[in-house]
Amino acid sequence: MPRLAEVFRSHGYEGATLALISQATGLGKGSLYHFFPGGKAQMAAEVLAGIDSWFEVNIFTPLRTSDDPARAVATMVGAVDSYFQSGHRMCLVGVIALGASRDTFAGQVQDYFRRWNDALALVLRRSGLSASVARRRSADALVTIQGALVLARALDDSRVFGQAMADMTTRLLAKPD
Amino acid sequence: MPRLAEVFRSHGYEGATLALISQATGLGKGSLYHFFPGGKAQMAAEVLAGIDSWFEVNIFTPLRTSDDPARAVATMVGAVDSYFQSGHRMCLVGVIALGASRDTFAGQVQDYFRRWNDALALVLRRSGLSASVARRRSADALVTIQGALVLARALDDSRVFGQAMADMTTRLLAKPD
DNA sequence: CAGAGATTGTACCGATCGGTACAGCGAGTC
DNA sequence: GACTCGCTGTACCGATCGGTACAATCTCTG
Repeated sequence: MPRLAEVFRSHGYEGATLALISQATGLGKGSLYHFFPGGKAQMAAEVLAGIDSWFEVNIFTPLRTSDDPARAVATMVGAVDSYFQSGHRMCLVGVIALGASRDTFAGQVQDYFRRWNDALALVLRRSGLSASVARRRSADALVTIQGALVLARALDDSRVFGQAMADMTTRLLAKPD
Repeated sequence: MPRLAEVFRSHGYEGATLALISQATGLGKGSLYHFFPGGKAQMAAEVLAGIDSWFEVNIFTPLRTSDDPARAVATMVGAVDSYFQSGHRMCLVGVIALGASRDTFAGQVQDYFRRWNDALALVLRRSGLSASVARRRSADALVTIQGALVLARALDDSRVFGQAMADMTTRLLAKPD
């Protein structure tokens, strides 16, 4: 499964051919279609679901249940930085959102970002921010993460990612303006 | 050419099949390969070059030659908003940066963002910012634009893009911290 | 050890991929 | 009207696409 995810991550949905998948996982087509009768679409859907549940456990839930906003944000940033390997690893959800396969997985993609956004806004509200400011800042954080991944990869410079994460943290924790 | 660009934009490099290109442009394969003997790669390269020169004329040069930073930033934001149709249109350069075809066009992609970054940092320095702050803010702006495009598309909500552009403008023009 | 069910490799399917070859077409030139 | 030459449609190429069929093989239970 992790191998499968990595293929989609680095080749996109249309670029991830069954030959590549077969090679990366070490499984023949027979096995692949035994476990995923729905073919490529099902593989991608399950990978997305796996990512979703990783984020649910490691990011969303900690945000929702935290009683210390500053600490919660710091934890999130740490988890994000390690998950995306400081900008070297792509966000599959973002990659799919940009591709032609977006429509097929629109629901899952939307759900993922929406839940992240809600969880982050919740913890920001708890820090004393108004609902509108909290939502604005949480959306800004997601924008920054996705943009930092794009730009770091485009410029082939992971310092861009690190700097963006630092700036984002400052902005998230700034006192209400 | 604009039709060609739109095919790559909405399907990505690998997703843009010759059949789609032929249909979108109304040209048969014969004509396509007459104008682009290098095939798909040449088409994409020329589309990228076209985008690059559009940004050079409409964004980069105005930034470099402006003597009023606030006005220059406002003009850039306006041009960006109209070019990306308030978040409904994708950034082909970003799309390619994320795809498997990244390596093929790495030079062009890198050049595009680097020149944008340099031009924006220049105008920020002119507004009185130190070199390091100017570069940090300009990179932040590019991150925000790319991220806003990703998130707006993922959430299918162009308000995300508008809000991000507004926040970004404020940040770019804020007094030195 | 026998039998059942899960798992696998391999051959194969029609469709489509990017790309080539080439015969024709029309608009100019002499 | 013959000739060229830039352009176009079409037929075709081998390779690969996602997917199927199925026999062979494992593995586990009794």
